[in-house]
Parts: sequence; C-alpha cells; structure tokens
Amino acid sequence: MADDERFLQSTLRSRGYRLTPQRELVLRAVTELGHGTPDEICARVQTTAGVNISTVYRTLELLEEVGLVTHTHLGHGAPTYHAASDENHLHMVCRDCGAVAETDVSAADPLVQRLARDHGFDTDVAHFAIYGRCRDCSS
Amino acid sequence: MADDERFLQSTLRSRGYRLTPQRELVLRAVTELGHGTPDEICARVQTTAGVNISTVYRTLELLEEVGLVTHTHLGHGAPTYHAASDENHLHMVCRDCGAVAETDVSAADPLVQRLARDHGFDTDVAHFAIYGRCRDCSS
DNA sequence: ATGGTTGCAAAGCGTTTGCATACCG
DNA sequence: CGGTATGCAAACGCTTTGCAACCAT
Repeated sequence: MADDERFLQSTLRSRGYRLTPQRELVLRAVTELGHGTPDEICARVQTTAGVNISTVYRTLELLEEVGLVTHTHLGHGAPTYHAASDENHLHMVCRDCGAVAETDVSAADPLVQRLARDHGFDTDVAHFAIYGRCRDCSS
Repeated sequence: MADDERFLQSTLRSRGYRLTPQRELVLRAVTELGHGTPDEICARVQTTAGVNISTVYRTLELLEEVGLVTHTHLGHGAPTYHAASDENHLHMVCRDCGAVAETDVSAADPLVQRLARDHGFDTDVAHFAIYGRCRDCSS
C-alpha cells in the first residue's frame, strides 16, 4: 500500500469514512491537475476509470471537509478545486479578457490584519478571486 | 416627467436604448431595496406591476452596462445587485453562520495599491465578498 | 414604420437528491 | 454481515435563449 494511500485511509477512517477507489482517484486527479472544476476533475478521472459526476461532487465535499482540498470562486461559473497542499495564492481575474493571474496571499496581509483588528474577522483571502482589469486591458 | 426619469432616458438614448416602463421599474426597485438578487428585485416589482424575470435579467445587465447598477458575488448563489450611487463597501461573509457584514472599501487600499504597483492590476474590491469566519464563530 | 423590447416557454449549466445496488471494514 | 458509498436518473436553482407579438421613437 502506497504511503499517500495509507495517509488518505487514516485521514478518512479517523472520521468514520471509508477509503474507496473513487476517493483515491478524485484526490489524485485534483493533485495532478493542480486545479480544476468538478467537471474537469471528473473528465480527468474518466481517462482511467469510471466515476460518476455525483460521486465527484460528494467526494470533493468530503475531501474538503477533512481538509485535503479547498475551493475558490473565480467568477459566476463552477468553482475551482485544488489540493490543500498547494501553496495558497490569490487569483486576479480580469473583467475584460478573463485572464487569471496569481499572486502571493501576503499581498493581502494589511487587509487581513485590519479586518481581524476591527471586526474580529478571520479572513480566508483565497476563497474568492480578486476582480478588476489587468494591465493589458487598462490601456 | 420626473427628473430621474429624464436622466434615465438620456442615459439610455445616448447609447441607442429606449426608455421603457420595465426599465424604470427595475431601476427603482434596486434603488429602493438597496440591494437584492434578480429574484428579489423581480418580486419587488411584482408588487406594483408585472415584469417577467427574463426582462429583469436583461434589464439588470443593461443598467450595469450603462453604469447605473453593479453586482457583487456573496457566495455560490445568485449575485446581489445595487445602485451604483450606493457608496461602495466590502462584504464580509462568514463561512459558518453565513452572516454578512460590511466595511469600508478603504480597508483594502494597501492591497489595491500593491496589485496596481506590482501587476498593473486595477482592482474592483467590492465585486467579490471577503470570506472567512466572523468573531462569534471564531470562539 | 422600423427596429428595439417584452413575455413566454424551453433549454441550458452546474449541482443536489432519492433510491436501489454494490462493496468496505 | 451492517451500514456506508456509489451510480443512475430525476429534480433543482439560477440564467440564457429563440421567437412571435408589442411598443417607443
């Protein structure tokens, strides 16, 4: 049994969940893709095995609950999932061309600190994208 | 003819659009509500007249294009529209209890300036909510 | 009169759910 | 074996679209 399979199993079982082939496949797809919508993740899994889209949704929710994946909203469409092991980054989405750029979460440190101080709010900066106009579309 | 009706008419006509009763009604509903989803705006309009939900969607898109309304994503559900004349504010959404609090956009000034300097990115901070955990749910 | 605008109904996308079957532990 | 997890299909919430009738200019 591979190390990460064992890790996944213990993570799941400690919360009363079971290790299934589907759950391994979905987690592997997310990790390999880097990021993807439920649909993209499902498509990726289909290249090697059959997993139903409902199962992908249920599995992503479960993997998020146990802390192995997270999701981000880049716009009105489907959210993007990525492995929690991925370093956290901010997504900048251009309102005009739709381009998505990334930057370090530390750029938001002053905002995070201010919301903590003024409102006791514990911010997850990466959950929503930053919206605006990119350099190219500003000119 | 009322002043704001005249203003709406000139705003629309200068771009080749027409002034219709539906457009007046939708704009008034947004202004009076302060903020609302397309559905809520439609319901508000229904109290005085019949406007189809498709027309509400089309009208909100048009009013946004001409700069009279804007919308914000507070979560996975329907976006929230508000009159552009409303002062801009940030929405903080609690991941646990769902509470929505507001704060001034200036809280994000350092972030906005940094993205402008480092990436030439012109940020619309209010378009997406700030996600996290509120004071009550943090304890 | 002419072309933008509306209402309606149907289709669309992304997601959730009920239920019988399958299979993990 | 007991109960969780899956696949399937149907329903769901929100939004867009095609089209004929309507109406602002």
